[in-house]
Amino acid sequence: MKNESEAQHRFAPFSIPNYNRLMKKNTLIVIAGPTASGKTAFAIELAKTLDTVILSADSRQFYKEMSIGTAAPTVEELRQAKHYFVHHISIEDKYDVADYEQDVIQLLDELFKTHDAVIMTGGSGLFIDAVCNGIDAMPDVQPEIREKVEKLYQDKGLHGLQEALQRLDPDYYATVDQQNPRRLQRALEVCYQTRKPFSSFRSGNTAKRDFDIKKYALLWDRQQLIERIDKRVDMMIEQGLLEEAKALYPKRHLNALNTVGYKELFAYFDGGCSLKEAVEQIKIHTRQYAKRQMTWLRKDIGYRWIMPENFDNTLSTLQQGLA
RNA sequence: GGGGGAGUCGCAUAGUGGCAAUUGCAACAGACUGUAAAUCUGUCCGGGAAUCCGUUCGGUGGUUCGAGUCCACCUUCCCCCA
Repeated sequence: MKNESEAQHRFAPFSIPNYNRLMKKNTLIVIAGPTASGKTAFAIELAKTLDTVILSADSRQFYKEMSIGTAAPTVEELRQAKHYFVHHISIEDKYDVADYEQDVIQLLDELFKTHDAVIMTGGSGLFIDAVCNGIDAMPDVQPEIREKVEKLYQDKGLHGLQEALQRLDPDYYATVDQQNPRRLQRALEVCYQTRKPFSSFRSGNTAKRDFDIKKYALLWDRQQLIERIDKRVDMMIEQGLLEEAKALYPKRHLNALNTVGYKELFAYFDGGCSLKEAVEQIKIHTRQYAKRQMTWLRKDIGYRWIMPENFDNTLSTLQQGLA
């Protein structure tokens, strides 16, 4: 036993100055990274040796109707480790970050009773953030209110939204991205729903969680990542993405289907472009998505960045319960 | 061989005498507390934080105070007739 710990001390790559035994109790290990970085496989390997489970933080793998196009874990992968939040809802369901945060925290409470560590992996920055730092509680917005705000946007455009928000919540208006209709709309929805300014619900506080969080980001050199993305898109087509998209086509107006890999094929079905062009668009849009993910990761200094050549030893370090 | 059309900042596109030059895409950087694989912003000929400076619109000459825009020749490409 003594020897083993000495060996770990000597060989664990990050352990020299800050050696600590990590998996003492209640640690959430976050494995992030841009799309196609290899998160799924990494997380599964880790889950197997740690004998724990995986919580997906991928806002599109939630939907049971979307498998191929979201690169959701395969049946085989799902067999290798217990996954949560993969295909657990339908594209017809209403589900947002707040729902997710609540579900995850509740589940973690249970899981930590029997597991020292739980893995979370996925590429949705906001969702990971909500779990790690919390998100302010806000009342639900009724569908009629959302429609009302949407109508305001349709009728009066961005200006209409800007004017309304400036009137109802000048504080927030001063800090929002005033060019972004989505931001304006959301704030207005809450204002109309609650008759209070949106900003009155924003505490800016970071939630205190009763578990440790260790964050890792799997990163690739740009060119390599592009090649991986291109290859994976081709593979999705081979695996039948066309059929999957075709089946979903009638529901294409659902928000869940405003998603890379589907919307481009819908355009093709509509005769807007050739299949070849659609596939090329999917590749391009996926790269752009990966880029946005990188922006998210870069601004969070809590991440430990792992390059491909270090995937293996990081994995084994984690597998040994060190960090 | 004859006739017609066209070469603009990575690609595509606007511009017909005052333009460093339109728009779209791509690219790069960024924002983002409930639509987030969504949505939005900035940059995008070179130099500069910037007023600005320097070099541009296939090539070479020319006309003009001034040319991407007009003229001549050259060159490349496309279409039609042979």
